[in-house]
Amino acid sequence: MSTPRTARALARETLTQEILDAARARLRSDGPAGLSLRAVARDVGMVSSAVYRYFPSRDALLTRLLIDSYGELGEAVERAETEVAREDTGGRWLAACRALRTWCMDRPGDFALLYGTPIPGYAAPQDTVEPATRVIQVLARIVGDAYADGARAVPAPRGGAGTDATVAGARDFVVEHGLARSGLATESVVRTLMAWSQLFGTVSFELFGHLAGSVTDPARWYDEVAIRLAADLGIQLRV
Amino acid sequence: MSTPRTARALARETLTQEILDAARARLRSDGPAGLSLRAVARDVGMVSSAVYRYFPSRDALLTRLLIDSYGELGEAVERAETEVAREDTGGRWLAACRALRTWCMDRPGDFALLYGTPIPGYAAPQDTVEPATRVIQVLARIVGDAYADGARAVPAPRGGAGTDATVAGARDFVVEHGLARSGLATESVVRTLMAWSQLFGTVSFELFGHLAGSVTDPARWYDEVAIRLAADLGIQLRV
DNA sequence: CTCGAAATGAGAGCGGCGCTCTCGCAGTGC
DNA sequence: GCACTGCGAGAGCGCCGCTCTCATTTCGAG
Repeated sequence: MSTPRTARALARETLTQEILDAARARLRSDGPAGLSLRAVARDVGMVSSAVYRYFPSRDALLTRLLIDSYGELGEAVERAETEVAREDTGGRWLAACRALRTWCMDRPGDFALLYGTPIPGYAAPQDTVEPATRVIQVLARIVGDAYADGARAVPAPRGGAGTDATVAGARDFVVEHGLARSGLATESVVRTLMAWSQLFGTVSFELFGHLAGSVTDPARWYDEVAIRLAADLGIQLRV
Repeated sequence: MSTPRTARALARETLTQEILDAARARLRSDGPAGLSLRAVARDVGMVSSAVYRYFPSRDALLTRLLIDSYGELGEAVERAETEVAREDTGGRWLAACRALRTWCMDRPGDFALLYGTPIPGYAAPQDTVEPATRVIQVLARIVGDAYADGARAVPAPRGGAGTDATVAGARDFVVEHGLARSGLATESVVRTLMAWSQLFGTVSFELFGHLAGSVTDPARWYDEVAIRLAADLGIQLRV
């Protein structure tokens, strides 16, 4: 990470990055399952065994890509959201949602890596957990800000079994990460989490072709989803 | 399919089924990406090249599994739904939703095949489209019946861009398949489609570990999702 | 019943995969 | 200057999907 002192350390850093870049290109073009360490090696002009000097296994390479992609997605969503005036929570919500979709559509390979079928025999190590939560953190912060401004989620319908205990972990998460300035009703936590999985489901369906034939304009459809979710959360959208 | 006349035809049918069974077992244990034709061949006591007499490629085998799995899932959801009294649309909705989750949790490999990352270089052929729609058909039929009984979806929030054109394909689908006895408001179509992707997103998050740490009781959480979706659709749940 | 055609299964082989091991070379620190 | 370590190349292991050849079996038309 810091400035390398020796020629060897410099070469190592450069080559590691080259491998990562080539791997990312392969990920984009072939998807996670098609990402072969040998092909990456060829791309950087190495023999396959040499790559093992830089990454102990294909899974390690995948993990690194995973973390980086989570970071990129999180940053993209965060950037889109912060470009909107802070008090316009509705605008922030919509911007964040749209940035999420745009990023995923532009990088289906990355999306598959992050949210698709886990690679068989591959368990995401612990250091991927924190980066993985960045998107939901952005969403939760917007909801938290809106809540502080008086936005209230639509109350749960009768018949629910009670969700307080179920989402205790999510509550803790919100508190620990300081995502809500002044508390946050359980109902808002619940609806935020549901909104997140709804957004994911919509993107996934579009990307994997499950909406083909039903929805003609996926961007508009997605917008409609985001707008309704905002309404459920009590977030005002400026018309 | 019909009664085979010759010993050879009988053997062919039997062996085809044996291969499919072995492949399904492999799919269940290793997931779609881990499904190897050679392993399947070993399981049925064949050499790998012999399997190619029955399936022209691994993809063809996968396609067959895909169609069968769609059918099984559709049937499971349908069966659960028809076991509830016809006029109890709320009970039918909840039963269908629960059957969906249960089936997916019991068969993560199948779920990954149906709704996970598409296998690189594999395009699902046309004959998979119809079986793929069975679940949404069941959901739409319940919503259609509820609509006929007077259930009305929660109106769209202000700010929507208008969804009529976007979901025209879905409307046609509902009409063609006779899923609604007496018309169906666009709003109900929209909310049904959104409910479907919400259910999928929730299942996917649970199965792929994206809810870990936030939700302690996934079954209860999923129920809560289903209940809220019913409320959005105006479907009454008997408490 | 016979005989050519078709179906079937085994085996070898091709290129590609992840990964390991060895070997020679070059940069490094003492 | 020298021992040590990092590095790239190459060979090789067992796996994969898939193709081709060849011997055997089964079938159906004459």
